[in-house]
Amino acid sequence: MILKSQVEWALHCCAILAGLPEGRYLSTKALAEFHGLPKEYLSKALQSLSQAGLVHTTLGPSGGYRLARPPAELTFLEIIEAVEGRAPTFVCTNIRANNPCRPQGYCESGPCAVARIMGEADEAWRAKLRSVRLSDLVASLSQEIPAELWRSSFEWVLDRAG
Amino acid sequence: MILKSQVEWALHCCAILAGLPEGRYLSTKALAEFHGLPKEYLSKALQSLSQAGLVHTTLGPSGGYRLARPPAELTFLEIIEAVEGRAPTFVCTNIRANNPCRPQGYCESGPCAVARIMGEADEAWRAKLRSVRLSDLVASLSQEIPAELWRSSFEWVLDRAG
DNA sequence: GGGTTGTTACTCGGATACGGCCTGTCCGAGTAAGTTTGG
DNA sequence: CCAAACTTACTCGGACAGGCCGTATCCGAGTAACAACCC
Repeated sequence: MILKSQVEWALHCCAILAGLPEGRYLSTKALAEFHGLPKEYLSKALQSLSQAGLVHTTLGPSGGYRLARPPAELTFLEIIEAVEGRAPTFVCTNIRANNPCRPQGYCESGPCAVARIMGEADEAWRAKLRSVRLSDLVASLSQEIPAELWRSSFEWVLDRAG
Repeated sequence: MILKSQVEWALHCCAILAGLPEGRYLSTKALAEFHGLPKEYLSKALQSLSQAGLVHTTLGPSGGYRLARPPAELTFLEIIEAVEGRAPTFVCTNIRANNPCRPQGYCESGPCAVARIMGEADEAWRAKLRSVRLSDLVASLSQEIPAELWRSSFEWVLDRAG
């Protein structure tokens, strides 16, 4: 059980987009080159974000992406679920129904104990991700990255925006 | 990101094994037929449990599996990790290293903020699973399953043990 | 009758096959900004 | 000088290929309990 690499890409791209000046857009090409990623494939991840309504997009030159909401109103979970999907990590195939001793027509209601516990663990994971906002990530990043590198990186990427 | 079906199978099988009388073993065949699962493939899940040291096995007739420890000393996490592997759900490919503005030879130490947050979420999931013991599952199951079905199921499966 | 041999039933591990999903690439359609052209 | 047409650069969506992994099956090797056999 492993998250697809697009999740990592989407999170890093959102961190960049969070620092974008109002009204400007960042192209897939700029984001791909900055992170050293295949442009065409990264585009798929950004499309997922767009489809989920987390980013806005504009066509034409100087087009690209920008966040649809301020970073403080975007959670990790939203970004991850946009790319990875909202399916629970554990799917119960209800194998208890195959019990040969089960009385005819007997139908247990609700999820079994196994599914319930796995669901709680899944929810613990999601709750943690829901509690972290994109603005928290930006705050962490700007703490652990030298101010000089932070500034020059933004210049570099803004240079490639229209 | 979805857990393999073997995880569900292993958990249900462990629940059955937890009620096994001392000194007896349960064969793959009995467990497979009881749950309506392909015997050969279920065997792979049980082999994983065996390799992780969670169950003991005996060859020959009346052979099979039994728990290596009492159910109160077996956690959900151990069972799941035995089948699913211990790899973290999020792998950081360290794409920050591709930043074109990164000074030559500059090497950031430790995981980046994204990896750290994802790691914390992963740990929240594991902590929940670590807190649930196999004996807790058995207690839940015996509450939600009619006593009669519980008893007859055990008779059925013990009938198929040597 | 006791020890030896053979049979049976099981686990274990490897080999193999198939399908689906993740990864990655390519290309055409549509759109918006800037440039050129024509009146 | 202004408006229309053209070019450019980007997003979007679909199509497609390759590879890995989960699912599933089959089979041979090894082992332990039991049955049969022989001295």
